[in-house]
Amino acid sequence: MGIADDAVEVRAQGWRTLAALHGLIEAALERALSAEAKLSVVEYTVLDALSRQDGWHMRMQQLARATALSPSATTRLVNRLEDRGLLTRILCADDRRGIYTELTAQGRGLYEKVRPVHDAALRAVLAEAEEQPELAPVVAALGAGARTTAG
Amino acid sequence: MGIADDAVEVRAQGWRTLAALHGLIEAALERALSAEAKLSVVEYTVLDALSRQDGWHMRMQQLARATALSPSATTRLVNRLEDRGLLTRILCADDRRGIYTELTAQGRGLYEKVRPVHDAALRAVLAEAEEQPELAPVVAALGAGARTTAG
DNA sequence: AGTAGATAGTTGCACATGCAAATACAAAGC
DNA sequence: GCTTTGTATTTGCATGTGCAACTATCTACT
Repeated sequence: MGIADDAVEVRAQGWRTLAALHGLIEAALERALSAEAKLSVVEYTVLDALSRQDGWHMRMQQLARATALSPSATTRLVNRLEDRGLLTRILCADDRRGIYTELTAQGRGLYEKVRPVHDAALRAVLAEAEEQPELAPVVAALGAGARTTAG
Repeated sequence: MGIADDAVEVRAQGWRTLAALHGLIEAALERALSAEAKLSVVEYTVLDALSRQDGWHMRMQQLARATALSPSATTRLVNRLEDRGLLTRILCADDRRGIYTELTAQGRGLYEKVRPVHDAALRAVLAEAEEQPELAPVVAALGAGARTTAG
């Protein structure tokens, strides 16, 4: 087996590792959020993204990018959250095709309540992942990435 | 904002980065595999896992772990591939609850045909990801992890 | 031997997702 | 002004997924 073949295998192994870590974290968050507030991970992602806009709106398309979802899935995701009274659609005046979404007071309240649970679960699952030799370097790189970005 | 809050935010940002990278890679592989052989990423994962056993069997449960799927989803995934003639179920003699799966000649052939396409797509998307400053350190860590594992 | 409890896999059902088509609106060209 | 082209969002439809319940088999205990 040559050097080129090695590189291919390294990439494949790296991708499997990434997928495993992603699945581990997502499953842990899913459990925590579902138990605490019947929220899925994407639903929490929406609340999180909207709350980070702090009083500002987000278009459906931005939401689709933030959640890595298709437009149709985004529509239905927003429908679900709107039906639960967690956010509202706001028609945009200057581009009447566009639709903004904004957290309601209830949505913000639920987010504030769930966030510590989410953060604790994330902390726990990352600690767990760091104990697995295969996953540890990737976990470490997540922090390094943030430092790079912030620094 | 205190040090603890910073750590929380670093972890959250790291998780978003990981999810973004995962989504990027999965979408790229999905496109490549679907175009080449109407295979989804999980379906390819099954062929890959089975081929790496090289002539040996895999239980449903092992397959479920390899694909990070539920038992029921694994059943239907195997059904799909069996219907396409890519693998066969083999009843296990010593534990008649257990079911082994094995690639057919056709399945192995398809895998051999698709693998280079998969590898090329993975190589390309990783190169693309490495150009994004936020993703680059994580991509680098994937290789580092493999190096660590391989010793 | 016989029963109780655990384990492997499958099925019914509800639901979230993506793709393609439809609708509504905006922007550009003539 | 009108048409053509492009963009934002929504809906119809098919499909993949998880959970819970079910069947079949194994294991342990008596």
